Amino acid sequence: VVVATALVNMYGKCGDLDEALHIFYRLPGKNVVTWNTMIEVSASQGQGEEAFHLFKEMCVAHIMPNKSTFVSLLSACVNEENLVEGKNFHSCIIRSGIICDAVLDTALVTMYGKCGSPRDARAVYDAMNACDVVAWTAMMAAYIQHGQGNEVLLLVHKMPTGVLLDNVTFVSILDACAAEGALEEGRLMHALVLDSEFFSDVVVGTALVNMYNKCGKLEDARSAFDTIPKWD
RNA sequence: AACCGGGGCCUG
Repeated sequence: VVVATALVNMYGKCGDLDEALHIFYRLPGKNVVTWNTMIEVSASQGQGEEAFHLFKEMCVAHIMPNKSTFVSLLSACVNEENLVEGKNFHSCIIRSGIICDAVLDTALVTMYGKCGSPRDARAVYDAMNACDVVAWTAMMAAYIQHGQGNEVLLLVHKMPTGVLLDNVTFVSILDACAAEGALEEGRLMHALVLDSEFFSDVVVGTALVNMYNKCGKLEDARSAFDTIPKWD
């Protein structure tokens, strides 16, 4: 079963879903990891409906889904922009008694954000026990997608304590600052960038240049541009 | 021992 599951994963990730399904359906004794793998590769290949269908079959087979199962299903909801299924899986999670961790909660935040319900995303986010940089970034991304730049800037001042910002977070916030013309928060981020290991990151640097340009600070944009070494 | 979460530009 372990080897067959690895095969399903390999064929699925390589884009041959038919071969993955062929092995999957002929395999006796499938366990929860086997089902998760098939669901995940279906979702990652853009076959969300297949993933939803597999989940129903999984339930019929009395295999109990776990956190990984739902993370994959939620990403399928994101691809399909299917809020109805997303809410359905959310209630499945609650009913199943699974204790959410940061990974699952972040998948929920992302799903609600991408499926058009930043309000629900925020409710999940606020209820999180262990909020980390990734969840925080996902929450801001939800607001950014819906043009709620003000909410992003409010969140910037409520960053989780004791965490280091990463390059993904810097770019997200700087883009929001650019869209909002929020020079104050932009300069704050610039200071944090200079203190971080990303001070010479080309992607972060691009976001800084863009932010200063959108804020009308062309000289600052130019000096940020000139600060980045090995510009290509 | 096999499966799982966030961003800009480009490929679009």
